[in-house]
Amino acid sequence: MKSLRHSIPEASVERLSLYARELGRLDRQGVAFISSKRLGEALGLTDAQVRRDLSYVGQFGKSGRGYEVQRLQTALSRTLGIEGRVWSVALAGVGNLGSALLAYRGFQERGFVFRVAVDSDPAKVGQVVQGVTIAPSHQLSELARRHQVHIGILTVPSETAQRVCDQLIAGGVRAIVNFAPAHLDVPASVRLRNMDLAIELEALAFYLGTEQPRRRPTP
Amino acid sequence: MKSLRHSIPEASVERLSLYARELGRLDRQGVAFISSKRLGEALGLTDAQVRRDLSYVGQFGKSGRGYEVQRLQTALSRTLGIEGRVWSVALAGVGNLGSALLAYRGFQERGFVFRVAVDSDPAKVGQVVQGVTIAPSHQLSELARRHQVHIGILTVPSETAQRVCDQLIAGGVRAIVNFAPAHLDVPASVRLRNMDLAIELEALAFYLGTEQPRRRPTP
DNA sequence: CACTGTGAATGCATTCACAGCG
DNA sequence: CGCTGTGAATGCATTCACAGTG
Repeated sequence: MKSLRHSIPEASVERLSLYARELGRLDRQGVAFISSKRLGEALGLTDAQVRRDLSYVGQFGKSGRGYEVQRLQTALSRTLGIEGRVWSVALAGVGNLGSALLAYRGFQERGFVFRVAVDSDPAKVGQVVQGVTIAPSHQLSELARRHQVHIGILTVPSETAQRVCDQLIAGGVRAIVNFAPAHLDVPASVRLRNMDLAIELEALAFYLGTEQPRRRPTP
Repeated sequence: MKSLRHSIPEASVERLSLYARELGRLDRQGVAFISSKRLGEALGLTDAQVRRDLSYVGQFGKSGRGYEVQRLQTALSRTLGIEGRVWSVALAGVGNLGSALLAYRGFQERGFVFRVAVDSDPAKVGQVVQGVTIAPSHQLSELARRHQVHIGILTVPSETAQRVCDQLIAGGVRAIVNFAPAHLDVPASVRLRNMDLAIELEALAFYLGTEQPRRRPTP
């Protein structure tokens, strides 16, 4: 199990999460068995890829019938670490984006609970947003440690992102999602994921190519 | 140039955007030349990777000195299609997340301008957010066509995501960013990128492993 | 029969390592 | 020198294709 955990390719890990979600839907619809082909069709993947990914988790398929939905879902949740367990999350930066994340119900449903929120704006400190009291930024590492925060989410300006990130790490946080458009330096023991919409847009712009360009109005 | 465009590996395209941003910073700091080694250090990449990526754009380095910051930045912006040009963006779903994206200044700075916003809530229709008037959802494809929207951003609930996506495509949009936790079916001519925070969190949970788990309180 | 699970083959992306250049 | 640009080598991820199974 432990050795298995680290042998799953990174790309597959992300898809395991997709499978788990889709299996939840199927289960709610009363579907008991699903083939790799149909599961793949629902998610835009090939049947071969589905089988390969699922093979990392174990052997849950039945020849000629497919995968038992509930059983596979349980196995995936366990592998992903979201089964019967709560992950504590800290949010740094309660601006527009941070507030939107706090308000999103989907996370709690999957076992991710905001326990800490901080902001550098004194006017925001003390406010209660979605049941979480906003604390001042300088308390971040202490609060992270006290609440045993597992995951930190950064929605702060680029200029302060590295500093805030360091505080999370000082508070024992070993997994971070960064929304700031900046590169963060973290030790190898810390897992970092960047969500950068500007980069997504620019990648799309690249593929759109040079068609139908309109001049930017000169200021 | 055209043939070059489609021969750049997808993974490199995303990094080109990183390079462009970092070069902007360096330029503002008055740096005139930068080596692949130092550029890589600033972004958490190896020098070899930086050189390989930049080689897809052209030969802009000078032996023994590195890359001329301004010249390289211009070349990258041109390649990415963000030079002297505006890309029209439509937002579908003006909830918490959608509002946060509308309010974010970073996009406009890089040439992405929201020209259309729609929401299915009649109470929101007519409101002006960040200078954009919210229109009713059923007008999406018509508005997308009229404003020649290039990129659509979906911040709607999963259940309606496919329908709204289809309307964007019907309106001529060929690039879409999807924030809904759902798989979207699009024709091969449409470029789709998914931003799914729940999946990021679950991937992190996987890597955090089984240490320090706390039981979810039974309801 | 309809399916899985997986070796083997392929296709990408990254890294190595070095010739070549100012 | 110090650095780029790039063939060649390596390392991952995906896809093929089929033996094996209930």
